[in-house]
Amino acid sequence: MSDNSEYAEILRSKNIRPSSLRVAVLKYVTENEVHPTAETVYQALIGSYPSLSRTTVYNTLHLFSTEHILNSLNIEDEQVRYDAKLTPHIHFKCTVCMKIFDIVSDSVGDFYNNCTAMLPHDFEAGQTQISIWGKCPECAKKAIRHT
Amino acid sequence: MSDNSEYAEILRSKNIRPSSLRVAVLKYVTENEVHPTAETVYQALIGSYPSLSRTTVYNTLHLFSTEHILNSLNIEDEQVRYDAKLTPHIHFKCTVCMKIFDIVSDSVGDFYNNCTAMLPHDFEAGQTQISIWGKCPECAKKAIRHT
DNA sequence: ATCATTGCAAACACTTTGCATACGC
DNA sequence: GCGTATGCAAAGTGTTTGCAATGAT
Repeated sequence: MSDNSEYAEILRSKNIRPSSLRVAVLKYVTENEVHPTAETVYQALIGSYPSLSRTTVYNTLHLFSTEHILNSLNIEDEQVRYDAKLTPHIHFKCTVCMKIFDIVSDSVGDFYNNCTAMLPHDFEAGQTQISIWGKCPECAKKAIRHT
Repeated sequence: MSDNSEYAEILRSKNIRPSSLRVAVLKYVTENEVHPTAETVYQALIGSYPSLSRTTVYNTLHLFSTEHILNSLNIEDEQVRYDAKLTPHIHFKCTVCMKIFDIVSDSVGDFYNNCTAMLPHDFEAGQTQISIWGKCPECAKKAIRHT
């Protein structure tokens, strides 16, 4: 997934013209698994695209998420985060350092299925999000040191 | 849970003075399982408290959630919703009518445990939220009628 | 009288909108 | 040249903050 033409192809398949900027946005979100916010994307690309505006970043991310190229994450109160990983996984947000971690394991796929299976019949499940808040290993260690 | 004194007691146990307004806010969120937003609470109470301000509603809900009397929900992009049910359950948001449903089943508790068990060791789990988006039975039915 | 609670207005942060400009085919 | 992509400035929305007014004990 390091060749830009693959990103262009993804966009073309959704009838989105693969402008250089759009490819750059998709590439950044895909290759930097930091679940970036619009602002993070803006800061990352302003160097290469000096005329870049936040508006365009917002609009582009919005476009990608309505076209299911990216997922938007509701793990924060404030800002929306974007995630390029479309396969089932869990998000862990450290309440100390605020970093977001992907939790992936063999059983996560099954787990998601069990999850939607708990819905009463007649509910039509679409997307599922599992979020856990807590302390990441590093911040948990620090907490022990202090006390 | 229909007696206001029970709500007052909950507040007292957290060293929060149970003013009439605070009891009213807690009562409303608890007894109306609509997962209300701050605005919904404001609209519901402005009749009985004509001088009520949104500020106070925001501050009160914020106070309750930091004291773990209420949970705040990140199921929307825009507004924060509040939930008085503190036992494990899943939230289902209908993407058509936008209503939020509580999904409760005997297995949900176990499910939450399994969920945190998927975390690598050294991660300290706090709160977990499971959210499913899709169509509620009523809206799913309507969709079929149209097609 | 003192301290906590409430209210008002303004500030704030993030995001969206309207419209003008610039770019690609 | 035409149509889409981008950018700018302004508006919009939900929420928070500073401080004054009110209320309870």
